[in-house]
Order: sequence, then C-alpha cells, then structure tokens
Amino acid sequence: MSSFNILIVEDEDAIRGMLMMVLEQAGFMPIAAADAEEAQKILDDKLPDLILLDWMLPGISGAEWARRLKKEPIYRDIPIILLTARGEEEDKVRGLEIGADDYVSKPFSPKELIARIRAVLRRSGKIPGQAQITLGDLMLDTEQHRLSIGDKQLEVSPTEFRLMHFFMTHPDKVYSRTQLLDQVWGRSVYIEERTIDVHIRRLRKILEEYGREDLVQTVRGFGYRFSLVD
Amino acid sequence: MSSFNILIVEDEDAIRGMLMMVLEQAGFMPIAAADAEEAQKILDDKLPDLILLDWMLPGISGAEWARRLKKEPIYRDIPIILLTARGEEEDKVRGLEIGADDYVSKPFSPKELIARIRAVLRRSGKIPGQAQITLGDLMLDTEQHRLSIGDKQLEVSPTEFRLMHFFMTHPDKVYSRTQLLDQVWGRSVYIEERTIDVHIRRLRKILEEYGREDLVQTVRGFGYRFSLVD
DNA sequence: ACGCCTTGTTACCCTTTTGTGACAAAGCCA
DNA sequence: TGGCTTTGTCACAAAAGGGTAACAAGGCGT
Repeated sequence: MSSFNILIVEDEDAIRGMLMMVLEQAGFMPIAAADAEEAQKILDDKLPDLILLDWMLPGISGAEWARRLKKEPIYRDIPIILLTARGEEEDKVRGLEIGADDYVSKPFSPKELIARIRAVLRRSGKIPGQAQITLGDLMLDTEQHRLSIGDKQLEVSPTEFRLMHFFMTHPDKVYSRTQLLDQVWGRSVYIEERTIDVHIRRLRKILEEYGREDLVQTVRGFGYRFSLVD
Repeated sequence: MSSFNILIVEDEDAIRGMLMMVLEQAGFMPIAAADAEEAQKILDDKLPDLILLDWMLPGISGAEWARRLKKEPIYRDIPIILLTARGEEEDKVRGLEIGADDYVSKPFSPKELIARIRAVLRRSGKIPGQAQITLGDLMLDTEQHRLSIGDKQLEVSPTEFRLMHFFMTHPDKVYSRTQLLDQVWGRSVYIEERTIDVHIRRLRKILEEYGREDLVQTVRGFGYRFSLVD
C-alpha cells in the first residue's frame, strides 16, 4: 500500500502538531504549513494527494485560498478537506461554493478524521477500491465505467453512475436524502434535497427499460433504498 | 534481464553515493558525475541508457544541460529523469520545455525512483516490452513502428502511434485526460488537457477510414476508453 | 532556405447533463 | 372522507463537457 502525502494548513500550533501525529500514526506522510503563503510554497514544490485546510486562517482565509486553488487546473484535482471550528456555521461552509470535498468540524476524533480522509481519497480515485461490483445480474465496473444488466449495457449519466455505484455498494439499507447528498455529491455541495427525487426518477426510468425499476425503493418519510428484494 | 547503464549527475556527495547504492542494488550499472562537464566527458565515452540529472547543478544547471542534450541528435534519445529539490517549483519543471521524460522530487523513496526509472526505460523502448501487440484485427509493431488493421497499413503520426500504443496495451479501461497526459506524453510536459481531445479526434479520423472510429470511446465526465466493444 | 508535416492551442458550436420550481399524485391520519 | 404531508413527474434554463476547424509555431528533410 502506497503512502499518501497530506498537506496540513493550520495556524494553531497545538492542533497542527496533533494533526501531524495523528496522520503519521495512520500511515500518511503529512507536511504542515501555518498559513496560505507557506502552504503555497510547499505546493510549488510538490503536489500532495490531499489538503487538510483550516477554514479560518490569518491572512488569506482557508476558504479563499481553496477557492483560488480550485480555479487552477494544476491544483484542481487535489481533494480538500476543510477544518471548521465549532460555531462556524455548517451552512456557510456548504453554501459557499468552495469546491472542498469534505469538511470536518473541530473538535473531531482522530478516527473520524482518518475515516473522512480515506473516504475522500477513495472517492477521488486515489485509493483503488473495488473495480467490479456485482449484485444479482447487475454489474458495475468502475475501471471501464460500465454498468450492465445481464449482457446489456446501460446508458447512464455521470451522476447516475455515481448514484448507482453508491447504491450497489450499499444495498438493502435506507438512506435519507441528506445522506445520499453527502455520499454521492460530497458533503460540501449545496443542492436541494428534492433534486434527489429527480435523479431517482431518472435512474428508475433507465431501469424501467429492463423492468427493474423496483430496485430503487421509496421508504416514505425516510428516503430511498436499493435492494434486489421488495 | 540485461543491465542498464545509468548516468547520475548530482553535485551533493551524499545523495550521489546514495543513488549509486540504490541503483546498484536494483541491478543497474550506475556511473556518477558531479557536474555537467564531468558528465559530458562520460557521455563522450559511452552513451548511457538513461540519465538521472539534478535540476540544480553548480556551473551549467542541470536544466540547461538537459536542454542542450535534447538538441543534439546523438543524445536526444537518451531519456532523462530530473531530480528536483523541495522548493523548486514543479510548475517550472513542467513549464520549461526541457524535454525531460520524468522528474522525481527529493526526498524520494528508492522504491519510487526505481519504479520511475523502469517506467521511463519501458516507455522509451529500452526495456523490450512486447514487440507486437494484437487486439482483434489491430496490430501494432513497436519495432517497425507500424500499425495495421487487417493487412492495411495505417498512417499515423508519432504522437498518434504512442497514443495507440498506450491504448492497445491498456484496453477496456477509462483514462482521464490527466492520466493520458502522464502516460503518453510523460509527467514533465505541460500541455492543455483539451489538446487530448484534438489528438483523439485525429486518431478517430484515421480509424474512420476503416469504419473503426468506435474503438475510441468518450466517457463523458471522465475521459476516454479504448475498447473493441461498445 | 523552403515547404511539408506534426503538434499544441483556441474559439465556437452543439449536445448532454443537471438543478429547480410547479403541479399532480399518492400516502397517511384523524 | 378530507386535509395535510410526502413523492413523482415534467418542463425549462443554465452550465458543463466535448467535437471540430482553423491557426500558429516548431521540426525535419530536401
């Protein structure tokens, strides 16, 4: 297993040190910076696999810096996890279209942090994950980016593909719209919950052609479930 | 397995020594020089299979020397891997059109270095790999630099040939534009991602003459895939 | 030096995708 | 059944993503 470079940008010494330790312990290779300028210098040298970024920073704020990074093609693909202090409204973090991939609010448990980092790395394709997922006669291949029922190819849009991917890796369990948004769209985008319904509808429409619209089930008052059995 | 001569050009004694050891251990035959002049003398004597070159050198900088080498037909085909120290901006390395085949930033792990060396040797055809690759009625011959469908020769440009080579050795898998750039153009060139589209277009145009433009498939939002099946 | 080929880049266009509001339909409970 | 809540569905507009042609620069051979 390869080791990932993680850039920590955090002004408080105590937290920065703690993060370094936690990440090292978890087998990552962290590099730390105290502000955006310093972080930029590190970036100039080598692109990390992920950036752990404090939302509030002296000088250029973390949010502002993240926004800039996401505009540059060279940096765009580096996933960013924001660290938000308790009291900084979660909504704001979601609302501002920063393009962060996730956020974690302080205080957080090391375990949670590591889990989120792994999740983001996996989602951005840096950790391989399972290439083929089979469920009944459904087959989803992330390498080939193909989805099929039996030997028929399904034509799905990128979002539909991700949604199916999530469902097939988490079958037989109900997920709320919020959970689906977090898992499929990422925790820091803000879109209406009802939009999920529309995507569910679109998925069902495709599955309908194969008489399999029953795979996606509504659980009234809770959300949706993907399951082979009704 | 044959053993490759690798010329190390590095001014710091400690690093030079370390490189010698690491390469020997890995079964290569390294020769070392401390600066460009010394390296040039070694070159005059015998052409190595690959040059491992420090980007910053006293006297003529590594970058400058590499650029000169790439202008001389005799040396052009020797692959060069640049060693960049932390703090030397990656952008510059990519941006300046040095013509290096790859770069590795210090500090690097021996494992990573060896892997990159192997990759570059393979890409430049020094490690034989497969001379002939067949995929359906497609045939690509790396030795003769020929590509054919059935018994018809295809006329492709060098870049198109490399792209086809990569595709035929990695079929049925989606690659992002970035991945294609890294794999086909090499990690140390910086070109626009959209340029890929243009090359794909050119490839398709050629394949079109044989009704095979469907071999190169667009996967919206992700990249391209080469596959015999739709 | 000249012309041809190769290659990277850009601009423009078209298609697909996607989020959203509006309204109908369905479900639930008293 | 009636009224309220939760979903389903549709149409639309904006945005994203790609396809393509045209252009310019560089390289190469003659």
